Amino acid sequence: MSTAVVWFRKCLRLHDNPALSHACSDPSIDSLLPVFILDPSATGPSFENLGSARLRFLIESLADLDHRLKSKYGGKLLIAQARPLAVFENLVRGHRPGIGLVSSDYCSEPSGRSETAVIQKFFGKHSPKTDVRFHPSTNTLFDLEKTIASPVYKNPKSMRQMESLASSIFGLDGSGFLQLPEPLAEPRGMPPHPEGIGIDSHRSSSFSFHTVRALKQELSSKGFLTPTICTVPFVGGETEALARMKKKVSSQPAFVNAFRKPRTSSTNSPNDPIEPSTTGLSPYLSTGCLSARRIWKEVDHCNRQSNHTKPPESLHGQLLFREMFYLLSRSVVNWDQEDGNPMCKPIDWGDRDEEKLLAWEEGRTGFPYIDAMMRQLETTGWMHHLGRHAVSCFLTRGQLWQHWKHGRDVFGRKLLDSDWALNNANWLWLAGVAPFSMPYFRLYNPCPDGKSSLNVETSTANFIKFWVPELKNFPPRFIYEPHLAPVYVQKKAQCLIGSDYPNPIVDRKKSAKENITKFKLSLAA
DNA sequence: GGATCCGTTGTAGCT
DNA sequence: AAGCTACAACGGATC
Repeated sequence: MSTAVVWFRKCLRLHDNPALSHACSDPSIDSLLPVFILDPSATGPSFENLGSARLRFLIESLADLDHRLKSKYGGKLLIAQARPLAVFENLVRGHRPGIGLVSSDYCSEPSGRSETAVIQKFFGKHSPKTDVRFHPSTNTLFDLEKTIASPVYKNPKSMRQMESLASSIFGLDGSGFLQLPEPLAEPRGMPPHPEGIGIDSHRSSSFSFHTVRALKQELSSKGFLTPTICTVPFVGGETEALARMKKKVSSQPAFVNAFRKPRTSSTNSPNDPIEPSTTGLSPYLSTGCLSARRIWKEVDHCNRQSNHTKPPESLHGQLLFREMFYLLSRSVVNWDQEDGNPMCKPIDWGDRDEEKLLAWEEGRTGFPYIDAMMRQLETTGWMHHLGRHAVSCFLTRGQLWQHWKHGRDVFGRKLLDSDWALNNANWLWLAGVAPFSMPYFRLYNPCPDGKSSLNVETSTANFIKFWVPELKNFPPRFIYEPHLAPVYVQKKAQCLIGSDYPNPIVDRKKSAKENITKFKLSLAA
C-alpha cells in the first residue's frame, strides 16, 4: 500500500503535467491524493498580495482542475491553507500506511526554490523512504536548471542570442524548426483517492483540508471574491485555456502565421473593448492552466503549413522572449532588485511620491489613455501589451519619475498573467535600466495623436470612452488631451476638465525633457 | 582596438 | 499618405 501525493503548484492542469503523469504511471502507487496549497504567507492573510481579479481567476482554475479530476478519474482536489511544511508534516504523521511518493513541479522563483528545499529536507529527515520528485516544469520550453548549467549557456540579451541558444540546446530538424520535446498527454487513468484522507481527517491547529467549493464559499463570505463581471474575457481553468487556444491559435493558421505584435495603440480587437487582439493566453500560462510546450506545438503546426512571421515578432518569438526572461530571472542574482542586480542600472529615482503613485494606480492622472489602461487593469486584471509599455514608461523614465519597483508591485498584484520572472523583466526593460532595454531617450507618448505613427483609431477612442466614461461625449480629436479642448467643447461634452475629470498631473513635454536629462546624469554619476 | 552596427514595437515634423 | 529625417545619443556585440 503506497500513496502518492501530487502537489499541484505551477501546473493546474491534466495535460503536459509531469508530476501527475509520473504518479499515475508509477506501479507501486495504489492511491493518489491531489493537493493544492494556498500559503497565507505568500498570498497575505487577507490576500492583499493578489488583486481580486487574480484571486478569482485562481479559484476558477482550481474549481476547473477539481472538476476535471472528478469527471475523468473520479478524483478530488483538496485545498490546504497553510505553509507547505505544515501540510506535509501532518500528512506524514497522520497517514499510517506511508506516503510512497510526493510528485510536484519545479518552481524557478526564489520563494518557490526555498519552499522546494524545505520539503526535500523534511522528507530526507523524517520520511527518507518517500520518493520526493520535483519534475522540471513544462511551463517553460527549457529545463531552466539544466540549461543554465550547460557549458554552452551564456545569458542571452537579445532575440538573436536567444535563438542561437535554443538551437544549440534543442537542435533543428530538416525544415529548420526547433526540436522541442513533445508535450505529455493527459494520463489515461489515475489511482483512487486514498482512504482516510478526506475533508475532516486532518483537522489540526495548523490547517485543515477544504474542497474548492468550501474555499470559494469562505472567500466569498469574507468579501474577497468579487463576482465575475462582463468586462473580463478570461475565466480561469484548463478547460477554458484549451478552448481559447483552439479558438485563437489552432483553428487560425492565417492569424498565427501573420502574427506580429501590434504596433499601433489600438488596444483590443476592433470595436471590442473587452477581447484582446492578441491570443490572450498569458493568464493561462502564468496560472499553469496551459503548458508552454503545448502552445509551441500548436504554433509549430500552423507555421509548417505556409509562410509565417519569424522571431522576434512571431508567436514563437513571444514564447522565446518569455523563455529568455525566465532564464535570466534564474541566473541573474537579485533579479527583482536594483541593488546588487548586474542587469539593473542604478538610477536616482528620488523619493516615492505617494500622490503621483496613487493617481497612476487609480487611473486619475488626467491622461485618458493612461487612465483607461489603469482602470481596465484594476477591473479586469488585463492590459494590452502596448498599454503596459505606455503606462510603465509614463510612471518611470517618461513622466512621473518614480522607481520601477512601485509599478512592478502594482502589476504583480493586479495582472492575471502576473509572473515574478516576467514582471520584473518587463519593468527592467521599460524603465530603461536593463542591458536589453531600448535606449532611455526613446519615450512613449502618453497622448499618441493622429500625426504620430500611432494613429487615432475609432477603436482606441471607443476604448478610452469605455473605461473613462467621464469623456464619453468628447470629440475624438481631444480624447487624448481633453484639457486642450475649448471650454465650450467641454461644456457640450458635459465634462469640465479640472472638476469632472482631472487636469494632467504633469506637463508631459516638460517632464519628458527633464527626465531624459536626469537619466543621463544618473548614468554618468 | 576603434569604428560600426544593432536593439521585438519612439516621436515630431516635413513632404 | 507613406516615407524620410532629425532628435538625442546608450552599450554590447561584432568586425
